[in-house]
Amino acid sequence: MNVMTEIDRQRRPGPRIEEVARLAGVSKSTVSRVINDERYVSDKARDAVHTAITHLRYSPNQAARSLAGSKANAIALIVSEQSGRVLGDPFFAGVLRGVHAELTGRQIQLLLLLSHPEDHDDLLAYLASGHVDGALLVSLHGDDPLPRRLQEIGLPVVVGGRPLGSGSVPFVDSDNFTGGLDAVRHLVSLGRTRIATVAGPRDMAAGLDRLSGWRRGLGEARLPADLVAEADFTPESGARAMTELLDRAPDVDAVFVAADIIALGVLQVLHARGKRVPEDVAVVGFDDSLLASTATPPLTTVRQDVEQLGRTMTWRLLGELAGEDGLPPSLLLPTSLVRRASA
Amino acid sequence: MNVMTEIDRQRRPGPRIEEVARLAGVSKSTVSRVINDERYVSDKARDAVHTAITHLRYSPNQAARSLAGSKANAIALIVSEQSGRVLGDPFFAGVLRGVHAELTGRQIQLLLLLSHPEDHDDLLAYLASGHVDGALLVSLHGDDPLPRRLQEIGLPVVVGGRPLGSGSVPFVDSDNFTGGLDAVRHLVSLGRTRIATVAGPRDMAAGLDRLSGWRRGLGEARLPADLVAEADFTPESGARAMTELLDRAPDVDAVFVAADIIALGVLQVLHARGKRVPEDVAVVGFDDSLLASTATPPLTTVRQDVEQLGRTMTWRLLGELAGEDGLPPSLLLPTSLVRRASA
DNA sequence: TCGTGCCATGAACGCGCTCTCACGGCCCTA
DNA sequence: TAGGGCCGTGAGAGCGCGTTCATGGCACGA
Repeated sequence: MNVMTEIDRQRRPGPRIEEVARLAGVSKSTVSRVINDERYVSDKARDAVHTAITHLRYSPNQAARSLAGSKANAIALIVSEQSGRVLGDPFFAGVLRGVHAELTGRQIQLLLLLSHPEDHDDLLAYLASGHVDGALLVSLHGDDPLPRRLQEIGLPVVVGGRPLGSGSVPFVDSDNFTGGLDAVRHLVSLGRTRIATVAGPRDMAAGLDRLSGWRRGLGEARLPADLVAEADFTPESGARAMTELLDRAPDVDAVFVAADIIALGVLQVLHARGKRVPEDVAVVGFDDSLLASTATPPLTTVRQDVEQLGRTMTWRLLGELAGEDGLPPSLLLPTSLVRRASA
Repeated sequence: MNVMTEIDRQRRPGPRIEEVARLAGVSKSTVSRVINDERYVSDKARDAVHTAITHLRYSPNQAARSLAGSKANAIALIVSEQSGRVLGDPFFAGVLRGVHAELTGRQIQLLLLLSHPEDHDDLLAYLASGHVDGALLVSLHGDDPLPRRLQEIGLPVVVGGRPLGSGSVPFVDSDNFTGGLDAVRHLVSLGRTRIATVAGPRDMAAGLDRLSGWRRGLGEARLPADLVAEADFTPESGARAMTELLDRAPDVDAVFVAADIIALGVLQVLHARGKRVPEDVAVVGFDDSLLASTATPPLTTVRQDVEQLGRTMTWRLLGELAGEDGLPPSLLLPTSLVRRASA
């Protein structure tokens, strides 16, 4: 009957593990062992398999590996954000680069998931059914329950940027406190005495920690820590904040700004008000993004290595997946002051 | 014998299609039909399955679907670049956002693949074995053979940005020619007569097409098209190019710059040389990135909608995957002039 | 009344791999 | 020489689905 069975539904091209085995003169099992770099394979067999693989340009089918091995061979990078704005953020780009760098060479896919908070349930259902082996989370706001809920479904998680919530989720962050502290110390060393800050949003640890560093620095120098204005990560809000500071304290002679992009607005207002930078008002930013070096004047800023942040997050997650122990629950990465013209 | 078989190796949690079927009182087949939205399912069965799915928080295993259905339910976004620099690029970020936006709601994963040209063989082997159903390519340089080779292995491809090579790969691009033309027309309407350009690299169509637009604009106005300098996408190279232009033609009164980020360097040099913008030299950029609005002075620029570019690429690819016909081989997206202070 | 379609459904096979299990060869010790 | 362990290997089950194929119910016309 089944005369026409030959034309079965289209299958993906490329060799199968079976053919590699045949060419190498071993069994599928041995090929699988070689691929997964397991013990108990003779050098001879290993070489034969490798040769066959390169010869046939064989690449194992991930879907089948995942299904049989009951692991996904993939991790998720989850961006928890209302708008898709984060994607344009150099911070995110750096993290992404770092994650990717750490992943190359291993056979692990990166799934990029954007999650609007109202879709968290869908996201959890998706992640709960084993599509990824672990998750990286960035750009958390306030006390987002997502990391905790991911932990509850048993998925290893590493958060980028200290989360504000209670609980104890492993995270990797830049040392924002010390960064802020160093910025102020630098301004103090310049002889400045009326040192203000434009702080970041209060619902993110980065903002709070940099603010704390600023406070600490002023405390060290026995200077008043009264000049605080707040901004989100836009030049416009930075302009508003600086305007407010100038109105409150016309004698301000330095500002520590929680992000380069905010500092852009600060510089605009300073320029408009006839204040020279750094002669009248010294400005220190944070991030050392591209914006810092191209601003007028080029911005002295606290450099954080976001690519390293991405790498470290990934390293920490993969370590946990590999069952390593002795992993640090959380990590703080050093920052450094980059001196340019503005302070 | 197999007394202890109960403790089988750890499986991912969550219900299986089997349990959904049982709860809904139907067979696995029917559940599968409902999930894949096929015909020949009674309303009653369909409702029962949907109820069971939400009740159990069922989410089908992608690996199993891919394996059984012999399609990956995933597409790749391939970034072909030496360094990982592209990731920080707002252009890339915008495309990524667009791709993602177009993908949400469908059950299609996005795999992000960075490919260094020397790894193209690995990449091809990987893609050839059915890990994705199609590929999106961005940031091609020169006559990269990658898109052709992908087509040869039968993988549907859409390129972002017109590729330079011969052959006919479907692509989506901004209308760079018209963008450049409009920029020059604007400068001409301002009464400028010595209109230079800082062109982009010659190994990318975006650079060439914008340059052609500039040439055309000058031809229309019967002005000489002799002032061309070249730069890559950095402020530094822009500064070098502008310096060269000023040396060659001190009377230059306008510059069309092929990218905002290049224009940053141009502005710096102009400022350093004591040229007022726009009074002495009018400047028009390209992209309308964040840099444009925060530059001093804010940059008049040609806006291209990169998010739309990403969306369109994805739409085109998914259309091909769905077997639709009448799809346009390639598409050009309109640009628009954004007037700010610099011209 | 009996066919003839079409619709709705379920049983069972197989996607390509990993993993368990069994087995045979080897070296060491008794 | 016999026994025991370790190394290297292959056979085969099964991961969770999609997909065919067979079957049975129903409305319709003859």
